[in-house]
Amino acid sequence: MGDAMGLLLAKLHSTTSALNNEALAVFGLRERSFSVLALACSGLEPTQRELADFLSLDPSQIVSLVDDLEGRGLIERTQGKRDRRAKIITGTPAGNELHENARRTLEDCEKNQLSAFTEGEVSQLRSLLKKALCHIRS
Amino acid sequence: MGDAMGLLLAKLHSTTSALNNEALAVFGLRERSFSVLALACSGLEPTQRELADFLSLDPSQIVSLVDDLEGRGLIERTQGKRDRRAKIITGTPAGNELHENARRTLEDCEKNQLSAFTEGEVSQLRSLLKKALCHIRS
DNA sequence: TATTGTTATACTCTATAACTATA
DNA sequence: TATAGTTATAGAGTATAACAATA
Repeated sequence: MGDAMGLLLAKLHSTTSALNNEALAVFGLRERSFSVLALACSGLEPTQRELADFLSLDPSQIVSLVDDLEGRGLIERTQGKRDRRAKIITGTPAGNELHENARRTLEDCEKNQLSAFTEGEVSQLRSLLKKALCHIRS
Repeated sequence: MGDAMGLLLAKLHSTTSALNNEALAVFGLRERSFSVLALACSGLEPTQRELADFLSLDPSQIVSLVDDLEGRGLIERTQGKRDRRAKIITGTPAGNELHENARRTLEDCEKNQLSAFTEGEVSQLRSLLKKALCHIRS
């Protein structure tokens, strides 16, 4: 079973991703838009370029995600101070409130998904995934 | 970082999946079509429904995958003996040969991706992913 | 020249509903 | 009535290329 790892990853990702999206649906969010909202509300004041880098998405994909959240009054684009090309993304009060609720719901959802694991196993899994990511990108 | 696990999974899946697809491109295959070809050449004589179940895909998605491979003379649809609705998918000689080459290439590709890990870590990761999958589906 | 955000396009993936032929 | 395969469609994800404003 040489292909087991890739297939396992694909299945697990699609299953957990569907559950996460389902949990976030009541907020009108999906994994992607939640991640953008989370970073906008993090206090890091990221530019769109930084969002793209952090989420491993193309800058062009960020545009529609930001458009949607901005249109709903959850985040704001403000012009960068040092670089007027850059647009800094920050959460509005409404955005921060929605994010906080969504974050709690998502946390419960993931806790539920991992309920068969001990704390040790969860951190083991997390560190293995991180290690894999770090190495593969290089 | 409550959402770290979902984000990690998404990134790792998209990264490894891209590498696998790249490696399979010389054979005109992708992860999906490779999996179908692999099962067709496994001797299990699966029906399309069984392919869908095993790969966690909708039966309608199997159709175009099978269409493509069949059109290239790599697999065959044959009518089920006991159930004439069912179509059994088997690899042709050309399909078996391509599969064997693709399998070796993919194996190297995945071995390369996991080269930072000890054998123990690999089997640990694999068993954690399996355990997660088993539990979440229920 | 290079970079940020944007627009546009195309292809893959995912999800659903409805149809046909068999059971 | 239920199931296997099929068709069709739409939405989400992914990958590129090109452009305007700014650096």
